[in-house]
Amino acid sequence: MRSHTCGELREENKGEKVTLMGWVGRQRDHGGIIFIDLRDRYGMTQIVFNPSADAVYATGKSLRGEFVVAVTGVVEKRPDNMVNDNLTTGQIEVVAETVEILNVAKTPPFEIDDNVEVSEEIRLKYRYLDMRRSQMQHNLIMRHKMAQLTRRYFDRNGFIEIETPMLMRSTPEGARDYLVPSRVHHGRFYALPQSPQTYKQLLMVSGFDRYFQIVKCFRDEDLRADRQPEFTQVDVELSFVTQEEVLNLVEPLMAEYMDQLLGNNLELPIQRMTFAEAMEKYGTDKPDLRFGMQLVELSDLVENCDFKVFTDCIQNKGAVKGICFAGGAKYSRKQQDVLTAFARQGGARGLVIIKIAGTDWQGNLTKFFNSATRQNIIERMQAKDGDLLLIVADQRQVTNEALGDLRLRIAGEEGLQKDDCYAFLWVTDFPLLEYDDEEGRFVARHHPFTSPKDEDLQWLNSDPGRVRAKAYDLVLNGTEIAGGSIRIFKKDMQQEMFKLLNISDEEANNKFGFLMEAFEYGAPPHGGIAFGFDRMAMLFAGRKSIRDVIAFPKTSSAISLMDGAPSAVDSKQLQELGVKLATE
RNA sequence: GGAACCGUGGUGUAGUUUGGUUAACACGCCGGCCUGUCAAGCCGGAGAUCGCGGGUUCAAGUCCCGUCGGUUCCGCCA
Repeated sequence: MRSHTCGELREENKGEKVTLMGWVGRQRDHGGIIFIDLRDRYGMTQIVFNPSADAVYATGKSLRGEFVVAVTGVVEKRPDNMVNDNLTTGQIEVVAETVEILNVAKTPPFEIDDNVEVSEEIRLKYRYLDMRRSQMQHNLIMRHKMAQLTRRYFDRNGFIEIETPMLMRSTPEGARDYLVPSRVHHGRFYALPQSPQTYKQLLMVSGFDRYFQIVKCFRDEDLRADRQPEFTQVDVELSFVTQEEVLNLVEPLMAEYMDQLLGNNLELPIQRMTFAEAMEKYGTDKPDLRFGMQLVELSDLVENCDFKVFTDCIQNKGAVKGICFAGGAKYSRKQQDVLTAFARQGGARGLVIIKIAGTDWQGNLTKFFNSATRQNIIERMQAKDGDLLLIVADQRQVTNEALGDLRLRIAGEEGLQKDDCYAFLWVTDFPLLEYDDEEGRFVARHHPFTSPKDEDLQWLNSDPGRVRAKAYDLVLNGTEIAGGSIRIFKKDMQQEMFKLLNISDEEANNKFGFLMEAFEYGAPPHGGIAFGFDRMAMLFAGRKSIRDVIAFPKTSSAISLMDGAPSAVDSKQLQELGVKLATE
């Protein structure tokens, strides 16, 4: 049908007779000569209609935005001063000889143009039009390249891609499951996978010692800018590996993404940090390393000062720490109050703000600290004239998290998080368990199949909260983009873990019996990792929401504005499934 | 489950603080003029019961209550 796409003609094609097909973009009608931009996903080509060509000129004049047309004509080099350098085809234009209108189009609800702002609500309702815009085309093409690169990478490294079921058993731990009622077995339900975790472990038992899959996962939890109820993971599992080997497998893949998608060089190895260090220095388990402003320990320096808030805190085994906000003295009293309110909102009892003027502190807090203490603090925090010291005194975890949040907030306000900067980081040695106040028991921080660190096994029963896991996260610019662990592969250890999690033998057997039984038939040691594919695509495309890299995303209330999912269903359908709606 | 911000022609916004005559601007759309534009230019026109429901008032886009929808955040997300 077409001889070329709208993005491929160049000066060398001069004189060729071509047929292009695409959508009518902007039209520039000069009364005599008419130009139209013919668009497809490859680019844009200018079509020229000359008044001397009667028949085709009339058709050209009748064209409207988003009509689908086939244009046949001759490629001509544009006059020298008419070349458009913003267009890859800007050297040439096609002089129309015949035009066929393949389909007419209503005036679209918004212009198909990256420069026109459209609310996300309208974009999602007319997603098929939104995706005609070059920004979305670029995002989805990049996502495609990522997927292909990923497949090639794992294939080259001996991995087998194996599909696992979408209809599986509901599991007790973790996120809320999406449930699918069984028609054949009334009262029973499948769950959509939160991840193929158990399947990939079983594949290891089967001997597929290097497995990967680009796979949809489902979690029925509330949404965020970087969270959709259905999302894509690159799921990876290996047998006979150490944590070190998993990390080393992932790093060159990240370097390839950076190189092939962005043309950036990623220096390997990727920096590493333990969970404990991340919390102490950045107040979060996913530090954004695009900027500094580390948390600084001050407890030892203020132990004997006259400021009761600090000394009381230390006596209660809390921590006094601070961050240095370079140039922060420019903040008004009002802005400072907002920071204080923000810290309180994050759970801190308060926020101490000290202005540095010249080489000393300024303000009425100065009197509680002798000169030596003030200088020691300035020195340790590397504070300069015009800086602001933000100090929190509270329980250590509260102090860390409050300062970590403040650090991010200030970075946001000051524009320290550059979009074109890519700071990767491994965070390792996560706690195995976390105490859940609501449930009154320990829960797995990663998942219940994560192996404890060998040297911490001694505390498994006496001090479970102290046990670290063979678990690791990959962080990019403050966003977790991958997480994994070395797994438990022995039945008795897995049983012990369930016991720690307060899952009864009966429940464990009922829900995970198949896995534990499999472990009895020669399960190899194994471990793996899973990548948040949408999040990576979002970061590489420089977008703020994963909706921009998903073709048909849901809104923040988990609705599809285009097709109206979820919807009510016929009572006949419910009847077949043996499902009755509860009524209030 | 909670909080904040937002909802005004097809699109994006102004107007809401302080209620008052015909709801303004840009883009788009339609028509006219125009033979080298490329976000073409110039002239003209159509197009909005201000998300929905209720209330206060002589009078509501504007104030109050409720509701629906969008976005962001907290909780949640092994």
